[in-house]
Amino acid sequence: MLSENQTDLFKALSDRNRLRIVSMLAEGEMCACKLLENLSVSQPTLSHHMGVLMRSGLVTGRKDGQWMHYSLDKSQIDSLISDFEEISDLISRNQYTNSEGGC
Amino acid sequence: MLSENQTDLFKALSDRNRLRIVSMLAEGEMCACKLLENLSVSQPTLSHHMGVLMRSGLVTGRKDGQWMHYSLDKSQIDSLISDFEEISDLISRNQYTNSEGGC
DNA sequence: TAGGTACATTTAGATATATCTATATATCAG
DNA sequence: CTGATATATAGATATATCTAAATGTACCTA
Repeated sequence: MLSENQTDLFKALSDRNRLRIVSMLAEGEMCACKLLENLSVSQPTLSHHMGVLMRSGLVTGRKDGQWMHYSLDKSQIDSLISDFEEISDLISRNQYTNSEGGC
Repeated sequence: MLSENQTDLFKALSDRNRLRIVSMLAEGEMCACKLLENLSVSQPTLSHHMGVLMRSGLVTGRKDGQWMHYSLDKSQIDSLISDFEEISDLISRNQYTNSEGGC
């Protein structure tokens, strides 16, 4: 089930540029310079966004010399899927327990 | 795949109180007054949050006399699950296509 | 060591968001 | 119609967020 300490994860996903970054990283590990090429933001802005994504746990970074390589953490994605599946199942089970006629 | 116009959906989920609301609504339809009982916010604040959740498409509202009944839209949840599953599959497929040794 | 490249951090400004109080609207009960 | 209740809207304020310019840091090459 979703818990309140997952807000950072959703905050990380609630930005246009970060969603594009996640989509790019889904294709495989990518260095900051490549990401920067495909976004219309400055380098410090990208660095800020990568910080948000890493602190959320969704993305991990690997330093290789002067380059930073980023990739998605699959376990985080899978954990999200489980949480939403649980909610979906709950909805199915409770969809007729509405509160007709008063409160 | 995740697209940029889903930021509103994740924004809706990136608040502590709204996550609690979603968890409550997973148990079934619930009126604003019940939600209010289980949150430590004022009534106008709840109304604001429900507006955010409804505009995101995650929650639908049904007016019944003077009461508003809210429920989760299962199709939105299931759509989210599909999107994340697609990403998870992409990660599995691309997990060894890292960019070792330079950029 | 010196200069260049890749990335992070700091700082500041603009915009967005969460929250409250006060008020408005709608519905119900009598 | 009147008063009470449930919810929404408006306005104000404090906090958070996005962004870029300037600067700092680490690493590479010569």
